[in-house]
Amino acid sequence: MSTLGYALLGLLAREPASGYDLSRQLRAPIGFFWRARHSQIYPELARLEAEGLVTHAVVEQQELPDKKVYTITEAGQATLQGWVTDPVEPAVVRDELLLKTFSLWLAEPAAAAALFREHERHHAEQLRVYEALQQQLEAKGEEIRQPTSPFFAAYVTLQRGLIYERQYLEWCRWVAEQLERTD
Amino acid sequence: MSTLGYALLGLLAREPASGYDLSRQLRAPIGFFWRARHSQIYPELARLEAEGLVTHAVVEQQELPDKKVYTITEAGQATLQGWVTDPVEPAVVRDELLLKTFSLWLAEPAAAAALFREHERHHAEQLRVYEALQQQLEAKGEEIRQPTSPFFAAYVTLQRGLIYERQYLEWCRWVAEQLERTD
DNA sequence: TCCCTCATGTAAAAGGTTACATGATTTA
DNA sequence: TAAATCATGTAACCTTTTACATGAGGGA
Repeated sequence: MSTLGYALLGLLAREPASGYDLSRQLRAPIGFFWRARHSQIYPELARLEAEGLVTHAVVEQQELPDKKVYTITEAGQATLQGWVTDPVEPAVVRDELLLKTFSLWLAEPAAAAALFREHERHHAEQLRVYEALQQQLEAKGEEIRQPTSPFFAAYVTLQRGLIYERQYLEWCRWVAEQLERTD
Repeated sequence: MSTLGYALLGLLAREPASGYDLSRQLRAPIGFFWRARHSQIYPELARLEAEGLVTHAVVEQQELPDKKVYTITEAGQATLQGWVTDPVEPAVVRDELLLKTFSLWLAEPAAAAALFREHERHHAEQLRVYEALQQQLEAKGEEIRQPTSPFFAAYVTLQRGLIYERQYLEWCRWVAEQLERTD
């Protein structure tokens, strides 16, 4: 099973969805930690179904195209559960901005500062999105503290996103300030 | 030009190196933000040479195999310089632990806590490596504050690594604590 | 004796992105 | 009229990983 397969099972364990729904979720906000295009999702759903981990039902809609709504099976739930606590290697970071940063000494400081200000803005935007999500989740009350609640899992994951964006933003600002100091 | 090509140019702009040297550097500590295996590096070096961005000289060694030492050309330096301040999309995070975290509600809390304690240990280790590197860099003195010094670029990049590891470590500890609280 | 380091490559497979393909409805 | 959303697929291409291939020298 591919990691993408588990990503899809993880979404379907929360609620049934079409390939289209899943592709939107794998853009944002779940896209924060795993992304996939529809061209990858549709064949993967077919594979999951062939293995008996999901099933689908065609739902006819008026004035909109028909859709295939996928549901996780018991076998799918069991497979997902087994995977969750299985050891994983820490994620490999693959960050082109950091690669550029490493060669920053070759650049014109003013042009480089602009690059970091741009990224600072991006992370500020992303942070606002996550903060809005946090407010929504906190309205759920005590559920976000219950380890067996899907809201707990979402809340804990979101905290990582918040920390990541805040720290990345601050780092960008700090680098830009260093480059703008023309003393 | 591929991103890997720029990664190699970025290393060769600092000092000439063989494919083998580059492959070690792209494991650690540069591997923090970009990784590559030797099977990817050797063909890429050939491509860079075909484009005139690097050249190589065969260095014979006693009691060790011969090696090809690559040097960046003026054209290579110019290409790299142009790329550094060129806009980039923020990195896409692809973190399997976060994917598991999102499905944490299906897991047994004790088993899940063990997973996070494991990652906490890993990030603590990584942090120690970066802190040692920081000490080495800080010994360079004022150079790490000069935007045109390669040590400045290394220092700034390292700061991001330090922040990343510290925050990831703290988040893992926080998640583990939540899961261990059996009230 | 077996594994690790040094050293350079190629080939096959898997994972991921971009482009091709179609078509209705709604919004600007 | 043009673009966006909904909806599902395939094909070509690029990137990355894993495996194959070879061989000397040093250390456990």
